[in-house]
Amino acid sequence: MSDIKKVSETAGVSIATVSRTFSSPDIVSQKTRAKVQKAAKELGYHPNSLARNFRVQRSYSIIALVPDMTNPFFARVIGGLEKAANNRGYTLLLGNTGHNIEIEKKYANLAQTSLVDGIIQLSAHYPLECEPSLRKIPLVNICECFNEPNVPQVIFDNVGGARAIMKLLLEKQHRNIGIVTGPNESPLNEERIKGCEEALYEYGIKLDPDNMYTGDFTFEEGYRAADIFLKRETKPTAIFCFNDEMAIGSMKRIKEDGLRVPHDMSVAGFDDIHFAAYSDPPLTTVAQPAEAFGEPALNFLCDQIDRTRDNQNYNAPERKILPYELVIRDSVATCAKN
Amino acid sequence: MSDIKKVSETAGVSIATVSRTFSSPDIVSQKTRAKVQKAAKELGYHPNSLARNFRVQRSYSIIALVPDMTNPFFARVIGGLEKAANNRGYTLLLGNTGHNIEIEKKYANLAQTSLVDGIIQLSAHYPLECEPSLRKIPLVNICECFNEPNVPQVIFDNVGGARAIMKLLLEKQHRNIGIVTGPNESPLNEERIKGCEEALYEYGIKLDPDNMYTGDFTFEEGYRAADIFLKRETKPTAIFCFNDEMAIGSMKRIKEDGLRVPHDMSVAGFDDIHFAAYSDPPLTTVAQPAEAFGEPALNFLCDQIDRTRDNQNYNAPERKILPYELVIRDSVATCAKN
DNA sequence: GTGAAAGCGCTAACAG
DNA sequence: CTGTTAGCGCTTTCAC
Repeated sequence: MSDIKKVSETAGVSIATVSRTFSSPDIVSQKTRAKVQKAAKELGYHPNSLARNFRVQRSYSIIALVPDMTNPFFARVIGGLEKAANNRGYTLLLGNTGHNIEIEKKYANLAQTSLVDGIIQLSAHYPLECEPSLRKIPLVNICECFNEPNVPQVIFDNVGGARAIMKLLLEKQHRNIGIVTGPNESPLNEERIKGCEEALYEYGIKLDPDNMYTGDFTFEEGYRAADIFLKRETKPTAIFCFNDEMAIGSMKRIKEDGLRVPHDMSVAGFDDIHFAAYSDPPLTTVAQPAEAFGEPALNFLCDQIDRTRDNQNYNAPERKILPYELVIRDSVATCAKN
Repeated sequence: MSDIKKVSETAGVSIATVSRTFSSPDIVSQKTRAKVQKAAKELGYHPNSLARNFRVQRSYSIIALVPDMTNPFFARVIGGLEKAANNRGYTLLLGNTGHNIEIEKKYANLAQTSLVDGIIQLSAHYPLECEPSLRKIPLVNICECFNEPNVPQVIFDNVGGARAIMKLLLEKQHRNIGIVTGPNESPLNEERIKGCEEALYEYGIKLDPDNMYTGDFTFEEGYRAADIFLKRETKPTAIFCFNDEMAIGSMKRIKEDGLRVPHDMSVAGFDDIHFAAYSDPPLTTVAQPAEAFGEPALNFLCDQIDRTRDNQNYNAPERKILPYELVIRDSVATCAKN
């Protein structure tokens, strides 16, 4: 690997000029630029990013802390983040935390060693060791959010999405609806429950805790939830699961009893994973614009990075809410009981 | 951010000692180490990785070039890579190429600017600009492999896996088996076809090109393949798809004709994605140990990185073949025609 | 538009 | 076991 010095010598210019032709070509004269480029090509020179990043004290990398990359929804979010990052000249690092706080901390600390310029957290969990109020490290929270003043969020309209699909079920005459939620702790979960409540309220119904099952977003838990609902004396006529995997798990269990979806029991999901169109029957669900998290997340993050470098104060927290979209397929029908 | 100098001053030692207590604590006396750690803590000091990486001329990062992160199989592979990388002190960067050669090239070139120490390529495609024979950049090829002497591979036993599942179908009396392959170019595809041939050969049958459909590993193409097979005068009694998504797409189409899987038509897949257990019926398939690619891939890569740094020659290419596992579920039955 | 020179924070000889 | 010192490759003032 030849270095900047060798290039400057064979091009007959100073190293400063070589540096400029690579980092800000426009301030170098046409003629000089050509000379340098020729020399660089001959020598197979590529600027050393390690040196550059060190010199300017920034890595041009950011890290996404993702609880489970294997989850197809997160996979799509990551795709969107990566694209947005690249558009801004950043490289995206991936921190697969597996819901493990120690691992998450380890990744988050890359920021303290300057290895990354900022962090995008995809869980409802403040990832840094330092006090939130003393935070210097650019951080934005997306998807599942904790509530910390001062860290920007981009979230999905969980309330709206849940309300919409719940209303769909209600319009189809369902009155006894089983709800399979995610783990209790998460705000996301509370928001979706709130959406359910709002829809039921419009129909003069109160949310019945007996009709709720706390799942964990896996196929298995969807299966188990349906199992429990099916054993009731008065079974629900519809099940709304807070994600598609659980909905698919539920359908599997329902069909095992010889019941048909949606004729005997309707099922609705949440997320619109690719697979939702290929389940049997195809799943009615609400689509989250997974890829759309990237752009606003990077806007927020880059803002912070720039402000931190300029030693400016960080202002009011920001928040962007992404719209939902109802995806009607074949897993929901009018209630047979009526 | 305080730097090493400030820590050395408040601890009353030289900067070299501070550096040592962080990079090789064992060669610093207990007492000194304690002093330094105390000072570091007080000052909130964290070693600057940018400086360190620059100094030692390595990034401790590697990049995985993945064609489509949204693909659940690749997601699992990435998980395995990340873990293996972390175990060796490397950070894994992700390059989502979307099958786009320009993007792939862009990512691969991060190695030339020293931003990554090595590359793991997940496609059957040599990613670098320089001649394969002149390559200096550590590179290993996994999953789908091109054949380039000199770059180590870790691949899955595609021949064995395809042969095994094909034999299962044959044992179940199927003689007219539709095969839905992946795109023609890939060696992976050729290997699976070879496996099919070998199994058929044992039964004295020759592979019939008319019974093959060239898909692209999407749900949609599986659906389309089944559509074509179903319109034949003599329909196949079983369909073997080269991945699970296509198998699930096929089942959807088959069921649309009122046929039952597996009673009227058997379907087999490949990969064992998580979803395969939750399709209807649950899919019989061959499992690839997706996470298991990580360890051997990193062994090969780290070897190369170390050798490159020691200016040693690179020796014979290496290759590791991962074993398959047959996963019997409910989508394959004995042929009804016999 | 270009060059000279300082220095980013750290590591690794080398000497003691 | 610890300190001194050179220097990694680049960017960025400051002159000219």
